[in-house]
Amino acid sequence: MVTIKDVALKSGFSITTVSKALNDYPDISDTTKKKILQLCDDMGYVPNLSARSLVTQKSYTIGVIFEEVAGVGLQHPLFSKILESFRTVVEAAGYDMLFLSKNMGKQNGSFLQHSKRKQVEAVFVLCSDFDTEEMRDLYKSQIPSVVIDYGFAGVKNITSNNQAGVRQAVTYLANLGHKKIANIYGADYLYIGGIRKKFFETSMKKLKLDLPEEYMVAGEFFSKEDGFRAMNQILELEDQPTAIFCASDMLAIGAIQAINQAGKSVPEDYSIIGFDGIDLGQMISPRLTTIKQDTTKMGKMAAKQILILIADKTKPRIAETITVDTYLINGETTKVLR
Amino acid sequence: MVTIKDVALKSGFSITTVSKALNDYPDISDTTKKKILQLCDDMGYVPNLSARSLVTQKSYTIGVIFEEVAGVGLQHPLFSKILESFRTVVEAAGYDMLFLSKNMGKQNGSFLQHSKRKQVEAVFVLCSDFDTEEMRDLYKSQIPSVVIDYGFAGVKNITSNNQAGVRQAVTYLANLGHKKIANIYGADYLYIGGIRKKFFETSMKKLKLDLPEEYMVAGEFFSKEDGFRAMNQILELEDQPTAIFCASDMLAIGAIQAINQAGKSVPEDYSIIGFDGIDLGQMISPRLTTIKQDTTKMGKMAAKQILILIADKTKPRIAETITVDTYLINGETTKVLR
DNA sequence: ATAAGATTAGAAAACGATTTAGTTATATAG
DNA sequence: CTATATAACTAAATCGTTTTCTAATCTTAT
Repeated sequence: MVTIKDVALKSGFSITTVSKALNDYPDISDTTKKKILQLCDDMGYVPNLSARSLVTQKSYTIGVIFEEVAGVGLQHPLFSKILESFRTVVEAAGYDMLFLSKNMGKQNGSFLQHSKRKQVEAVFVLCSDFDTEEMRDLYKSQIPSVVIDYGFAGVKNITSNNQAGVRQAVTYLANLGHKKIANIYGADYLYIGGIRKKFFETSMKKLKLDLPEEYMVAGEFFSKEDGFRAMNQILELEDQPTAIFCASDMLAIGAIQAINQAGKSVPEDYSIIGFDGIDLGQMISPRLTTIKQDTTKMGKMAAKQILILIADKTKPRIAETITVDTYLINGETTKVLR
Repeated sequence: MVTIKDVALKSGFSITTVSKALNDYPDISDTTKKKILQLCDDMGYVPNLSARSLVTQKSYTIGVIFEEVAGVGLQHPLFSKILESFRTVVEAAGYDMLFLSKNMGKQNGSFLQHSKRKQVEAVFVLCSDFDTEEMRDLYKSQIPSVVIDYGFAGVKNITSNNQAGVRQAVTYLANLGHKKIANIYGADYLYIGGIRKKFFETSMKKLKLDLPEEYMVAGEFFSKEDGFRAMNQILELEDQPTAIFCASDMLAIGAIQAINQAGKSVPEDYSIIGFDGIDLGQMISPRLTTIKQDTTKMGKMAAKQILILIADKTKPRIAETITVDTYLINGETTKVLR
């Protein structure tokens, strides 16, 4: 490995001067600066970030926690989109993303320990179990963090405007003439599941639509299988709904499969509307009508916030929820009720 | 930040002793070891990896290059699965994954420079343009690397057994009675596109099936849109094939859409078989018949190889292609030709 | 001609760990 | 009772940078 010392020796200048040339200090003449930079290039010198980070306390690294209860990991259709968008912004600012794991070999430490050890400057959290003690330790720590979809105490978080989104969905169905609208909701003990469920109920109330208890069916993990199960439950009801709002696209896709399997069809027998706007929804037939989350914007906003937090280490951290607007994708799984 | 010095001071032992206690050196008595470890815990001491890495030359970090020409990035259905599987293995070994970007702020350096700067111990490459000069510089460098789907000079790479996979697909169609089989192939100037195309042709020859030139249609970027275009081209042929082998599932899905739009249907009018085995293929209806790549195994193998290369820094690097078997998913897009 | 101010360069002290080569003190062997 | 081995610990060098002072040289104004 070629170090700054090698460059210094060969150039005839001191280590200090070489370092200053590289970091664009004003007290180095242009000629020597040029000479040194050229030499660095020739010798293939690359500064050692570990050494630099040791003294500057800057690692140019942002930790990413990306874990799923269900073990979906990187394949999570929404999270991976948000992360991709996040990535482009932080990379442009010179940062890299480090995936933080829980198990650092034998020294099985927490995320916080791990973050400290690796000297990450901030942490971006994309996962479903963000309310564990370990996570809260991280939020409270010196290391700034930004979380997706977590509206609880003391964290800066980015989330879709779920209230407007859900209302949009319900209103859309109502405008098509639907009055009997059921809801397949996701785990209501999780933030996102809970609020979507709540907002569905309030939206129905606002529109003065009747909502029998049995129209609220749990879809647990937002998965296709859960949607399938939930829809089968609905299919057994005496008083059938004419439309179903699903708290995720996967739930909607599962529901549609259950409906097809029961010999009925979408949108003739049931209008279905999802939430998320994943690509898959537009590839199946009929194309899913859904409320799309603006993943690109969410990622960008998260990145912007993180970069601000990094820049202003002194500033007191304030909890804040930044919401991003959703929009409706007009698919083929809904139709006018006649 | 609490450092080893703080711990040493408080414990009454020297820095050396604390370090040795932490690193399980044999010349520290059990009692002091216990005392120190306890104190570290109490004080919330976390070793600084930058400092450690500076002297040990180990960063416990593996670089990941994950870039798409098409800008698909993290959402790539196959690559993200492979990476997820890769991740579980390297994390168990105490390694983290660092996403390497090209643009490190102003100092716009190459992947190699970036890897050196960040002290990564190895690089895992998952991308389509792996044959650039920049990449070749990386392969030649001191930093060990493992690549997915790149069978050219001097690199250790993991790839599906494309030969057997393609043969499996063609044989399957032939066994169903199909003789007129077309191929929608992906960019043949890319490794993976090239070999799948070649293997299709040899498989046809082996089965003594006639292969008119116009049955070979380019699908460029393996995308749905390309499949759609290619199939429309096929639909205009005088002499229609009865089955089509698509070099990717996305191509197959696009082809099916073109067929449907033309008022024909799958598998009644055409049998379609894909390649990849992405989840999407099993969610559409009819379920796609396809050759599945064993992404889990590919990720695991890649991780294993990388860990070996890291451990044996001295050993001369040898180029090697490790193939992973594919298997057929029996879907609903193929049927017996009568 | 000289004092003051600008430029330019370098010595040396950090940063937070690991590791080598001792240094004690104690136990064991001859 | 000496000689030697063993156990437990530590001082200091080192890793590759940045940064703070200090020093030397060169301008410029008086």
